[in-house]
Amino acid sequence: MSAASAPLDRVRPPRVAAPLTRDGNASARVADALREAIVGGEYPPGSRIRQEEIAERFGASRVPVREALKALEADGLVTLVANTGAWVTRLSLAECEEVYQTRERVEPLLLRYSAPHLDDAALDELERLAERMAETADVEEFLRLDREFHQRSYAGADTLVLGDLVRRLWNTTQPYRRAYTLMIDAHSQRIVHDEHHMLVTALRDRDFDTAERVIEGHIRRTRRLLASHPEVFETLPAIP
Amino acid sequence: MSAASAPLDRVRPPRVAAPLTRDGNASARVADALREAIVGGEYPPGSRIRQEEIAERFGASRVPVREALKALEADGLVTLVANTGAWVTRLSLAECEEVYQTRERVEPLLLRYSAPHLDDAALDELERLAERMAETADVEEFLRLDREFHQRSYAGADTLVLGDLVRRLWNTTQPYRRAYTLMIDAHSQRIVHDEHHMLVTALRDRDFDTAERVIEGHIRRTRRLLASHPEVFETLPAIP
DNA sequence: CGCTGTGTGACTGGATGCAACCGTACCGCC
DNA sequence: GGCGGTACGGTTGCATCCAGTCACACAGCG
Repeated sequence: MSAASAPLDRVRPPRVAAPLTRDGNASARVADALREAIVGGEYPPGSRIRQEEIAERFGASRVPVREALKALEADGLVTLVANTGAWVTRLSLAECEEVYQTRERVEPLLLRYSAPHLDDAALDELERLAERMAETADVEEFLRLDREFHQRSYAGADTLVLGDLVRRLWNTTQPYRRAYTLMIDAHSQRIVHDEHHMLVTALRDRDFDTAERVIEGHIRRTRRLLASHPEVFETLPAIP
Repeated sequence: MSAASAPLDRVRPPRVAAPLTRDGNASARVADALREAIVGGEYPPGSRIRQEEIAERFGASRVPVREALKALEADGLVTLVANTGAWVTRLSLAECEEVYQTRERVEPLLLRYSAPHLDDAALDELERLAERMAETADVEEFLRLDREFHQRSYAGADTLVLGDLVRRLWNTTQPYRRAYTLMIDAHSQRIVHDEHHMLVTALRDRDFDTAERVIEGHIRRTRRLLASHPEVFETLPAIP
Protein backbone atom coordinates (compact mmCIF):
# COMPACT_ATOMS: atom_id res chain seq x y z
CA MET A 1 0.00 0.00 0.00
CA SER A 2 1.07 3.58 -0.37
CA ALA A 3 3.43 4.43 2.43
CA ALA A 4 2.18 6.92 4.97
CA SER A 5 3.24 10.27 3.60
CA ALA A 6 0.76 12.90 4.73
CA PRO A 7 1.73 14.13 8.20
CA LEU A 8 -1.77 13.55 9.51
CA ASP A 9 -1.29 9.83 9.14
CA ARG A 10 1.28 9.87 11.85
CA VAL A 11 -0.79 11.73 14.36
CA ARG A 12 -1.55 9.63 17.36
CA PRO A 13 -5.32 9.30 17.78
CA PRO A 14 -6.67 9.95 21.25
CA ARG A 15 -7.00 6.78 23.26
CA VAL A 16 -10.50 5.34 22.87
CA ALA A 17 -11.31 7.05 26.15
CA ALA A 18 -14.99 7.94 26.23
CA PRO A 19 -17.29 5.47 24.55
CA LEU A 20 -20.27 7.21 26.10
CA THR A 21 -21.76 10.63 25.43
CA ARG A 22 -19.59 11.87 22.63
CA ASP A 23 -20.17 15.27 21.15
CA GLY A 24 -21.09 16.52 17.72
CA ASN A 25 -21.25 13.06 16.26
CA ALA A 26 -24.81 12.23 15.26
CA SER A 27 -24.01 8.58 14.70
CA ALA A 28 -22.50 8.17 18.15
CA ARG A 29 -25.31 10.16 19.70
CA VAL A 30 -27.91 7.89 18.15
CA ALA A 31 -25.94 4.84 19.22
CA ASP A 32 -25.73 6.01 22.82
CA ALA A 33 -29.36 7.04 22.98
CA LEU A 34 -30.56 3.83 21.39
CA ARG A 35 -28.36 1.77 23.67
CA GLU A 36 -29.81 3.55 26.64
CA ALA A 37 -33.33 3.03 25.35
CA ILE A 38 -32.75 -0.68 24.93
CA VAL A 39 -31.03 -1.11 28.27
CA GLY A 40 -33.74 1.00 29.85
CA GLY A 41 -36.31 -1.51 28.74
CA GLU A 42 -38.06 0.69 26.23
CA TYR A 43 -37.29 -1.79 23.47
CA PRO A 44 -37.62 -5.27 24.93
CA PRO A 45 -35.68 -8.22 23.51
CA GLY A 46 -37.12 -9.48 20.25
CA SER A 47 -38.77 -6.22 19.29
CA ARG A 48 -38.31 -4.87 15.82
CA ILE A 49 -36.27 -1.74 15.22
CA ARG A 50 -37.19 0.29 12.16
CA GLN A 51 -34.47 2.57 10.87
CA GLU A 52 -36.85 5.31 9.87
CA GLU A 53 -38.59 5.36 13.23
CA ILE A 54 -35.27 5.74 15.04
CA ALA A 55 -34.11 8.35 12.56
CA GLU A 56 -37.22 10.43 13.09
CA ARG A 57 -37.09 9.99 16.85
CA PHE A 58 -33.57 11.32 17.15
CA GLY A 59 -33.80 13.88 14.38
CA ALA A 60 -31.29 12.27 12.07
CA SER A 61 -31.13 10.59 8.73
CA ARG A 62 -31.13 6.85 8.25
CA VAL A 63 -27.43 6.69 7.52
CA PRO A 64 -26.19 7.47 11.05
CA VAL A 65 -28.91 5.20 12.38
CA ARG A 66 -27.52 2.36 10.33
CA GLU A 67 -24.04 3.07 11.61
CA ALA A 68 -25.34 3.07 15.14
CA LEU A 69 -27.07 -0.25 14.53
CA LYS A 70 -23.84 -1.73 13.23
CA ALA A 71 -22.05 -0.65 16.37
CA LEU A 72 -24.80 -2.00 18.59
CA GLU A 73 -24.72 -5.25 16.70
CA ALA A 74 -21.05 -5.63 17.56
CA ASP A 75 -22.01 -4.84 21.15
CA GLY A 76 -24.45 -7.73 21.01
CA LEU A 77 -27.43 -5.53 21.73
CA VAL A 78 -29.18 -5.80 18.38
CA THR A 79 -29.30 -8.53 15.77
CA LEU A 80 -29.18 -7.51 12.12
CA VAL A 81 -30.43 -9.61 9.26
CA ALA A 82 -29.40 -8.60 5.78
CA ASN A 83 -32.12 -7.00 3.71
CA THR A 84 -34.63 -7.77 6.41
CA GLY A 85 -34.25 -5.70 9.51
CA ALA A 86 -32.96 -5.27 13.01
CA TRP A 87 -34.23 -6.72 16.27
CA VAL A 88 -33.22 -6.27 19.85
CA THR A 89 -31.12 -9.33 20.60
CA ARG A 90 -32.99 -11.96 22.51
CA LEU A 91 -30.93 -14.33 24.60
CA SER A 92 -31.87 -17.91 25.32
CA LEU A 93 -31.36 -19.21 28.83
CA ALA A 94 -28.21 -20.99 27.67
CA GLU A 95 -26.78 -17.83 26.15
CA CYS A 96 -27.62 -15.84 29.25
CA GLU A 97 -25.80 -18.40 31.35
CA GLU A 98 -22.82 -18.03 29.06
CA VAL A 99 -22.74 -14.34 29.71
CA TYR A 100 -23.05 -14.85 33.44
CA GLN A 101 -20.30 -17.45 33.50
CA THR A 102 -18.13 -15.05 31.58
CA ARG A 103 -18.93 -12.37 34.11
CA GLU A 104 -17.97 -14.75 36.92
CA ARG A 105 -14.52 -15.00 35.46
CA VAL A 106 -13.99 -11.47 34.26
CA GLU A 107 -15.50 -9.23 36.91
CA PRO A 108 -13.27 -10.46 39.72
CA LEU A 109 -10.34 -9.47 37.52
CA LEU A 110 -11.78 -6.01 36.95
CA LEU A 111 -12.41 -5.72 40.66
CA ARG A 112 -8.79 -6.61 41.27
CA TYR A 113 -7.77 -3.77 39.02
CA SER A 114 -10.11 -1.36 40.76
CA ALA A 115 -9.94 -2.28 44.43
CA PRO A 116 -6.52 -0.87 45.31
CA HIS A 117 -7.58 2.55 44.05
CA LEU A 118 -10.83 2.83 45.99
CA ASP A 119 -10.46 5.29 48.83
CA ASP A 120 -12.59 5.59 51.95
CA ALA A 121 -14.96 8.06 50.36
CA ALA A 122 -15.65 5.67 47.52
CA LEU A 123 -16.26 2.83 49.95
CA ASP A 124 -18.62 4.98 52.00
CA GLU A 125 -20.54 5.73 48.82
CA LEU A 126 -20.72 2.01 48.07
CA GLU A 127 -22.12 1.33 51.49
CA ARG A 128 -24.68 4.09 51.11
CA LEU A 129 -25.82 2.64 47.78
CA ALA A 130 -26.15 -0.80 49.32
CA GLU A 131 -28.31 0.62 52.10
CA ARG A 132 -30.54 2.44 49.66
CA MET A 133 -30.98 -0.80 47.73
CA ALA A 134 -32.20 -2.52 50.85
CA GLU A 135 -34.76 0.17 51.44
CA THR A 136 -36.27 0.62 48.02
CA ALA A 137 -39.20 -1.38 46.77
CA ASP A 138 -39.26 -0.02 43.24
CA VAL A 139 -37.82 -2.37 40.65
CA GLU A 140 -36.35 0.26 38.38
CA GLU A 141 -34.78 2.02 41.34
CA PHE A 142 -33.39 -1.29 42.56
CA LEU A 143 -31.85 -2.03 39.16
CA ARG A 144 -30.41 1.44 38.86
CA LEU A 145 -28.83 1.28 42.30
CA ASP A 146 -27.51 -2.21 41.72
CA ARG A 147 -25.91 -1.15 38.48
CA GLU A 148 -24.40 1.92 40.07
CA PHE A 149 -23.13 -0.05 43.04
CA HIS A 150 -21.18 -2.43 40.87
CA GLN A 151 -20.08 0.23 38.45
CA ARG A 152 -18.66 2.25 41.31
CA SER A 153 -16.89 -0.77 42.69
CA TYR A 154 -15.09 -0.90 39.34
CA ALA A 155 -14.52 2.84 39.14
CA GLY A 156 -10.97 2.56 40.43
CA ALA A 157 -9.85 0.52 37.45
CA ASP A 158 -8.15 2.70 34.89
CA THR A 159 -8.52 -0.12 32.44
CA LEU A 160 -9.61 0.48 28.89
CA VAL A 161 -10.73 -2.79 27.44
CA LEU A 162 -11.91 -4.69 30.49
CA GLY A 163 -14.30 -1.97 31.59
CA ASP A 164 -15.91 -1.85 28.19
CA LEU A 165 -16.21 -5.60 28.11
CA VAL A 166 -17.95 -5.75 31.46
CA ARG A 167 -20.22 -2.91 30.48
CA ARG A 168 -21.21 -4.82 27.36
CA LEU A 169 -21.95 -7.93 29.35
CA TRP A 170 -24.12 -5.96 31.74
CA ASN A 171 -25.98 -4.31 28.89
CA THR A 172 -26.86 -7.47 27.05
CA THR A 173 -28.28 -9.11 30.16
CA GLN A 174 -30.01 -6.08 31.63
CA PRO A 175 -33.50 -6.96 30.31
CA TYR A 176 -33.36 -10.36 31.97
CA ARG A 177 -32.08 -8.93 35.21
CA ARG A 178 -35.09 -6.66 35.12
CA ALA A 179 -37.47 -9.52 34.45
CA TYR A 180 -36.24 -11.71 37.24
CA THR A 181 -35.89 -8.87 39.72
CA LEU A 182 -39.64 -8.62 39.50
CA MET A 183 -39.96 -12.11 40.91
CA ILE A 184 -37.34 -12.43 43.60
CA ASP A 185 -38.64 -12.67 47.14
CA ALA A 186 -37.59 -10.80 50.24
CA HIS A 187 -35.25 -13.61 51.25
CA SER A 188 -33.24 -13.46 48.03
CA GLN A 189 -33.15 -9.71 48.21
CA ARG A 190 -31.75 -10.01 51.70
CA ILE A 191 -28.96 -12.25 50.41
CA VAL A 192 -28.09 -9.74 47.72
CA HIS A 193 -27.80 -7.10 50.39
CA ASP A 194 -25.59 -9.27 52.53
CA GLU A 195 -23.29 -10.05 49.64
CA HIS A 196 -22.93 -6.39 48.80
CA HIS A 197 -22.12 -5.69 52.39
CA MET A 198 -19.55 -8.48 52.46
CA LEU A 199 -17.96 -7.01 49.36
CA VAL A 200 -17.62 -3.60 50.95
CA THR A 201 -16.19 -5.14 54.09
CA ALA A 202 -13.59 -7.09 52.14
CA LEU A 203 -12.65 -3.96 50.23
CA ARG A 204 -12.29 -2.01 53.47
CA ASP A 205 -10.01 -4.71 54.84
CA ARG A 206 -7.94 -4.55 51.66
CA ASP A 207 -8.61 -8.27 51.39
CA PHE A 208 -8.76 -8.41 47.63
CA ASP A 209 -8.76 -12.18 47.34
CA THR A 210 -11.90 -12.35 49.42
CA ALA A 211 -13.42 -9.52 47.43
CA GLU A 212 -12.81 -11.48 44.25
CA ARG A 213 -14.46 -14.55 45.72
CA VAL A 214 -17.43 -12.56 46.94
CA ILE A 215 -18.14 -10.98 43.58
CA GLU A 216 -17.68 -14.31 41.85
CA GLY A 217 -20.11 -16.00 44.18
CA HIS A 218 -22.50 -13.11 43.88
CA ILE A 219 -22.68 -13.49 40.13
CA ARG A 220 -22.85 -17.25 40.30
CA ARG A 221 -25.74 -17.17 42.72
CA THR A 222 -27.57 -14.74 40.48
CA ARG A 223 -26.96 -17.00 37.51
CA ARG A 224 -28.44 -19.96 39.32
CA LEU A 225 -31.39 -17.95 40.48
CA LEU A 226 -31.98 -16.89 36.93
CA ALA A 227 -31.68 -20.46 35.69
CA SER A 228 -34.41 -21.44 38.13
CA HIS A 229 -36.75 -19.03 36.42
CA PRO A 230 -36.60 -20.17 32.80
CA GLU A 231 -40.02 -18.69 32.20
CA VAL A 232 -38.26 -15.35 31.88
CA PHE A 233 -36.89 -16.51 28.54
CA GLU A 234 -40.14 -17.92 27.28
CA THR A 235 -42.10 -14.72 27.17
CA LEU A 236 -42.62 -13.68 23.60
CA PRO A 237 -43.31 -17.28 22.65
CA ALA A 238 -41.48 -18.64 19.67
CA ILE A 239 -43.18 -17.87 16.37
CA PRO A 240 -44.45 -20.94 14.41
CA MET B 1 -44.03 3.71 21.20
CA SER B 2 -46.49 2.38 18.67
CA ALA B 3 -47.34 -1.19 19.52
CA ALA B 4 -46.04 -3.80 17.13
CA SER B 5 -48.74 -4.26 14.54
CA ALA B 6 -47.17 -5.33 11.28
CA PRO B 7 -46.72 -9.12 11.22
CA LEU B 8 -43.06 -8.80 10.25
CA ASP B 9 -42.32 -7.33 13.63
CA ARG B 10 -43.05 -10.63 15.27
CA VAL B 11 -40.82 -12.69 13.05
CA ARG B 12 -38.07 -14.31 15.00
CA PRO B 13 -34.72 -13.25 13.59
CA PRO B 14 -32.20 -16.00 12.99
CA ARG B 15 -29.81 -16.44 15.87
CA VAL B 16 -26.75 -14.32 15.39
CA ALA B 17 -25.10 -17.42 14.01
CA ALA B 18 -22.46 -16.48 11.44
CA PRO B 19 -20.53 -13.33 12.18
CA LEU B 20 -17.98 -14.26 9.56
CA THR B 21 -18.23 -14.52 5.79
CA ARG B 22 -21.76 -13.32 5.22
CA ASP B 23 -23.21 -13.16 1.77
CA GLY B 24 -24.59 -10.37 -0.37
CA ASN B 25 -23.95 -7.79 2.27
CA ALA B 26 -21.33 -5.35 1.07
CA SER B 27 -20.95 -3.76 4.48
CA ALA B 28 -20.28 -7.10 6.15
CA ARG B 29 -18.01 -8.14 3.32
CA VAL B 30 -15.91 -5.02 3.72
CA ALA B 31 -15.83 -5.49 7.49
CA ASP B 32 -14.62 -9.07 7.16
CA ALA B 33 -12.04 -8.24 4.52
CA LEU B 34 -10.75 -5.25 6.42
CA ARG B 35 -10.60 -7.22 9.64
CA GLU B 36 -8.62 -9.89 7.87
CA ALA B 37 -6.29 -7.30 6.40
CA ILE B 38 -5.64 -5.77 9.80
CA VAL B 39 -5.19 -9.09 11.55
CA GLY B 40 -3.03 -10.23 8.65
CA GLY B 41 -0.65 -7.41 9.37
CA GLU B 42 -1.29 -5.44 6.22
CA TYR B 43 -2.38 -2.45 8.26
CA PRO B 44 -0.13 -2.27 11.33
CA PRO B 45 -1.33 -0.66 14.58
CA GLY B 46 -1.35 3.10 14.41
CA SER B 47 -1.71 3.32 10.66
CA ARG B 48 -4.27 5.60 9.16
CA ILE B 49 -7.32 4.21 7.38
CA ARG B 50 -8.87 6.39 4.72
CA GLN B 51 -12.45 5.62 3.85
CA GLU B 52 -12.08 6.32 0.18
CA GLU B 53 -9.04 4.11 -0.16
CA ILE B 54 -10.86 1.19 1.43
CA ALA B 55 -13.95 1.87 -0.64
CA GLU B 56 -11.98 1.78 -3.86
CA ARG B 57 -10.02 -1.27 -2.82
CA PHE B 58 -13.12 -3.35 -2.16
CA GLY B 59 -15.22 -1.86 -4.90
CA ALA B 60 -17.81 -0.24 -2.69
CA SER B 61 -19.00 3.18 -1.74
CA ARG B 62 -17.94 4.99 1.38
CA VAL B 63 -21.17 4.27 3.22
CA PRO B 64 -20.64 0.52 3.73
CA VAL B 65 -17.02 1.25 4.55
CA ARG B 66 -18.09 3.53 7.36
CA GLU B 67 -20.50 0.93 8.66
CA ALA B 68 -17.70 -1.59 8.60
CA LEU B 69 -15.45 0.81 10.48
CA LYS B 70 -18.12 1.31 13.12
CA ALA B 71 -18.37 -2.42 13.61
CA LEU B 72 -14.60 -2.79 13.77
CA GLU B 73 -14.44 0.01 16.27
CA ALA B 74 -16.77 -1.90 18.56
CA ASP B 75 -14.54 -4.91 17.99
CA GLY B 76 -11.66 -2.83 19.24
CA LEU B 77 -9.71 -3.17 16.03
CA VAL B 78 -9.90 0.43 14.86
CA THR B 79 -10.16 3.72 16.69
CA LEU B 80 -12.43 6.40 15.25
CA VAL B 81 -12.13 10.08 15.97
CA ALA B 82 -15.01 12.28 14.94
CA ASN B 83 -14.37 14.45 11.92
CA THR B 84 -10.79 13.36 11.88
CA GLY B 85 -10.29 9.81 10.80
CA ALA B 86 -9.76 6.18 11.64
CA TRP B 87 -6.63 4.43 12.82
CA VAL B 88 -5.80 0.83 13.51
CA THR B 89 -6.00 0.55 17.28
CA ARG B 90 -2.61 0.56 18.91
CA LEU B 91 -2.37 -1.11 22.30
CA SER B 92 0.02 -0.08 25.01
CA LEU B 93 1.80 -2.77 26.95
CA ALA B 94 -0.62 -2.28 29.83
CA GLU B 95 -3.63 -2.65 27.58
CA CYS B 96 -2.18 -5.72 25.97
CA GLU B 97 -1.64 -7.26 29.37
CA GLU B 98 -5.26 -6.51 30.17
CA VAL B 99 -6.36 -8.45 27.14
CA TYR B 100 -4.09 -11.34 28.02
CA GLN B 101 -5.30 -11.45 31.61
CA THR B 102 -8.83 -11.46 30.30
CA ARG B 103 -7.93 -14.34 28.01
CA GLU B 104 -6.44 -16.20 30.97
CA ARG B 105 -9.81 -16.13 32.66
CA VAL B 106 -12.09 -16.57 29.69
CA GLU B 107 -10.41 -19.11 27.48
CA PRO B 108 -10.36 -21.89 30.07
CA LEU B 109 -14.12 -21.43 30.29
CA LEU B 110 -14.50 -21.70 26.54
CA LEU B 111 -12.28 -24.76 26.56
CA ARG B 112 -14.52 -26.26 29.22
CA TYR B 113 -17.48 -25.75 26.90
CA SER B 114 -15.64 -27.26 23.99
CA ALA B 115 -13.63 -30.12 25.44
CA PRO B 116 -16.42 -32.64 26.05
CA HIS B 117 -17.45 -32.45 22.40
CA LEU B 118 -14.03 -33.02 20.86
CA ASP B 119 -13.80 -36.51 19.38
CA ASP B 120 -10.69 -38.53 18.59
CA ALA B 121 -10.50 -37.19 15.04
CA ALA B 122 -10.48 -33.63 16.32
CA LEU B 123 -7.76 -34.46 18.83
CA ASP B 124 -5.68 -36.13 16.15
CA GLU B 125 -5.98 -33.00 14.06
CA LEU B 126 -4.86 -30.91 17.04
CA GLU B 127 -1.82 -33.10 17.49
CA ARG B 128 -0.99 -32.84 13.82
CA LEU B 129 -1.20 -29.05 13.98
CA ALA B 130 1.07 -28.99 17.01
CA GLU B 131 3.63 -31.10 15.17
CA ARG B 132 3.56 -28.88 12.13
CA MET B 133 4.12 -25.88 14.39
CA ALA B 134 7.25 -27.48 15.78
CA GLU B 135 8.58 -28.06 12.29
CA THR B 136 7.94 -24.74 10.63
CA ALA B 137 10.39 -21.86 10.73
CA ASP B 138 8.22 -19.32 8.95
CA VAL B 139 6.65 -16.76 11.27
CA GLU B 140 3.42 -16.31 9.35
CA GLU B 141 2.99 -20.04 9.10
CA PHE B 142 3.68 -20.39 12.80
CA LEU B 143 1.06 -17.77 13.65
CA ARG B 144 -1.50 -19.29 11.34
CA LEU B 145 -0.98 -22.76 12.78
CA ASP B 146 -1.06 -21.47 16.35
CA ARG B 147 -4.31 -19.68 15.69
CA GLU B 148 -5.83 -22.69 14.04
CA PHE B 149 -4.68 -24.97 16.83
CA HIS B 150 -6.41 -22.94 19.49
CA GLN B 151 -9.45 -22.25 17.36
CA ARG B 152 -9.91 -25.95 16.78
CA SER B 153 -9.53 -26.68 20.46
CA TYR B 154 -12.57 -24.42 20.92
CA ALA B 155 -14.46 -25.83 17.96
CA GLY B 156 -16.56 -28.11 20.15
CA ALA B 157 -18.15 -25.23 21.98
CA ASP B 158 -21.55 -24.47 20.55
CA THR B 159 -21.44 -21.18 22.37
CA LEU B 160 -22.54 -17.97 20.75
CA VAL B 161 -21.16 -15.10 22.77
CA LEU B 162 -18.04 -16.60 24.30
CA GLY B 163 -16.61 -17.71 20.99
CA ASP B 164 -17.02 -14.24 19.55
CA LEU B 165 -15.47 -12.68 22.61
CA VAL B 166 -12.40 -14.86 22.41
CA ARG B 167 -12.09 -14.25 18.70
CA ARG B 168 -12.16 -10.50 19.35
CA LEU B 169 -9.46 -10.80 22.00
CA TRP B 170 -7.28 -12.78 19.62
CA ASN B 171 -7.79 -10.28 16.83
CA THR B 172 -6.85 -7.23 18.83
CA THR B 173 -3.60 -8.78 20.04
CA GLN B 174 -2.59 -10.50 16.83
CA PRO B 175 -0.15 -7.77 15.66
CA TYR B 176 1.77 -7.99 18.91
CA ARG B 177 1.82 -11.75 18.83
CA ARG B 178 3.37 -11.45 15.40
CA ALA B 179 5.94 -8.94 16.59
CA TYR B 180 7.13 -10.97 19.50
CA THR B 181 7.03 -14.26 17.64
CA LEU B 182 9.82 -12.82 15.56
CA MET B 183 12.03 -12.63 18.60
CA ILE B 184 11.38 -15.76 20.62
CA ASP B 185 14.20 -18.23 20.74
CA ALA B 186 14.19 -21.95 20.15
CA HIS B 187 13.86 -22.66 23.85
CA SER B 188 10.64 -20.67 24.21
CA GLN B 189 9.31 -22.22 21.04
CA ARG B 190 9.99 -25.61 22.52
CA ILE B 191 7.97 -24.71 25.61
CA VAL B 192 5.05 -23.63 23.46
CA HIS B 193 5.16 -26.98 21.75
CA ASP B 194 5.26 -28.85 25.05
CA GLU B 195 2.30 -26.90 26.37
CA HIS B 196 0.29 -27.65 23.28
CA HIS B 197 1.13 -31.29 23.66
CA MET B 198 0.14 -31.25 27.32
CA LEU B 199 -3.17 -29.72 26.35
CA VAL B 200 -3.90 -32.44 23.83
CA THR B 201 -2.93 -35.09 26.36
CA ALA B 202 -5.24 -33.66 28.98
CA LEU B 203 -8.05 -33.51 26.46
CA ARG B 204 -7.46 -37.12 25.50
CA ASP B 205 -7.60 -38.14 29.15
CA ARG B 206 -10.87 -36.23 29.51
CA ASP B 207 -9.12 -34.39 32.32
CA PHE B 208 -10.79 -31.08 31.78
CA ASP B 209 -9.56 -29.44 34.96
CA THR B 210 -5.99 -30.01 33.90
CA ALA B 211 -6.80 -28.79 30.41
CA GLU B 212 -8.12 -25.56 31.90
CA ARG B 213 -4.98 -25.11 33.96
CA VAL B 214 -2.75 -25.79 30.97
CA ILE B 215 -4.42 -23.26 28.75
CA GLU B 216 -4.43 -20.70 31.54
CA GLY B 217 -0.74 -21.20 32.19
CA HIS B 218 -0.02 -21.15 28.49
CA ILE B 219 -1.59 -17.73 28.12
CA ARG B 220 0.00 -16.43 31.30
CA ARG B 221 3.44 -17.48 30.19
CA THR B 222 2.90 -15.81 26.86
CA ARG B 223 1.80 -12.65 28.62
CA ARG B 224 4.93 -12.57 30.72
CA LEU B 225 7.10 -13.23 27.72
CA LEU B 226 5.44 -10.34 25.97
CA ALA B 227 5.88 -8.09 28.99
CA SER B 228 9.59 -8.85 28.87
CA HIS B 229 9.73 -7.40 25.38
CA PRO B 230 8.25 -3.94 25.87
CA GLU B 231 10.14 -2.72 22.83
CA VAL B 232 7.39 -4.29 20.77
CA PHE B 233 5.09 -1.53 21.91
CA GLU B 234 7.55 1.24 21.34
CA THR B 235 7.86 0.93 17.62
CA LEU B 236 6.11 3.80 15.93
CA PRO B 237 7.38 6.17 18.61
CA ALA B 238 4.83 8.42 20.22
CA ILE B 239 4.26 11.64 18.36
CA PRO B 240 5.11 14.82 20.32
C1' DC C 1 -60.54 -27.14 1.52
C1' DG C 2 -55.43 -26.94 1.28
C1' DC C 3 -51.40 -25.76 -1.41
C1' DT C 4 -48.65 -23.28 -4.74
C1' DG C 5 -47.39 -19.31 -7.52
C1' DT C 6 -47.39 -14.54 -8.36
C1' DG C 7 -48.04 -9.56 -7.39
C1' DT C 8 -47.64 -5.77 -4.43
C1' DG C 9 -46.04 -3.04 -0.65
C1' DA C 10 -42.58 -1.71 2.48
C1' DC C 11 -38.32 -1.81 4.18
C1' DT C 12 -33.45 -2.22 3.85
C1' DG C 13 -28.88 -1.54 1.29
C1' DG C 14 -25.95 1.31 -1.50
C1' DA C 15 -24.39 5.32 -4.35
C1' DT C 16 -23.92 10.07 -5.13
C1' DG C 17 -23.54 14.95 -3.82
C1' DC C 18 -23.03 18.63 -0.62
C1' DA C 19 -21.86 20.89 3.87
C1' DA C 20 -18.80 20.98 7.97
C1' DC C 21 -14.69 20.27 10.20
C1' DC C 22 -9.75 19.57 10.95
C1' DG C 23 -4.95 19.93 9.97
C1' DT C 24 -1.44 22.20 7.43
C1' DA C 25 1.08 25.82 5.34
C1' DC C 26 1.77 30.40 4.33
C1' DC C 27 1.92 35.19 5.55
C1' DG C 28 2.13 39.17 8.44
C1' DC C 29 3.37 40.96 12.87
C1' DC C 30 5.86 41.48 17.21
C1' DG D 1 13.88 34.77 14.45
C1' DG D 2 9.65 33.31 16.92
C1' DC D 3 4.67 33.60 17.26
C1' DG D 4 -0.19 34.25 16.07
C1' DG D 5 -3.79 34.61 12.51
C1' DT D 6 -5.80 33.23 8.26
C1' DA D 7 -6.73 30.87 3.91
C1' DC D 8 -6.66 26.51 1.60
C1' DG D 9 -6.85 21.45 0.65
C1' DG D 10 -8.44 17.25 2.08
C1' DT D 11 -11.24 14.24 4.56
C1' DT D 12 -15.08 13.10 7.19
C1' DG D 13 -20.24 13.33 8.20
C1' DC D 14 -24.82 13.55 6.72
C1' DA D 15 -29.01 13.95 3.75
C1' DT D 16 -31.32 12.64 -0.34
C1' DC D 17 -32.32 9.47 -4.08
C1' DC D 18 -32.58 4.97 -6.32
C1' DA D 19 -32.28 -0.08 -6.69
C1' DG D 20 -32.70 -4.71 -4.59
C1' DT D 21 -34.88 -7.86 -1.57
C1' DC D 22 -37.99 -9.94 1.54
C1' DA D 23 -42.44 -10.79 3.60
C1' DC D 24 -47.20 -10.98 3.17
C1' DA D 25 -51.64 -11.54 0.76
C1' DC D 26 -54.53 -12.90 -2.71
C1' DA D 27 -55.81 -15.55 -6.66
C1' DG D 28 -55.67 -19.86 -9.15
C1' DC D 29 -55.24 -24.77 -9.16
C1' DG D 30 -55.32 -29.53 -7.56
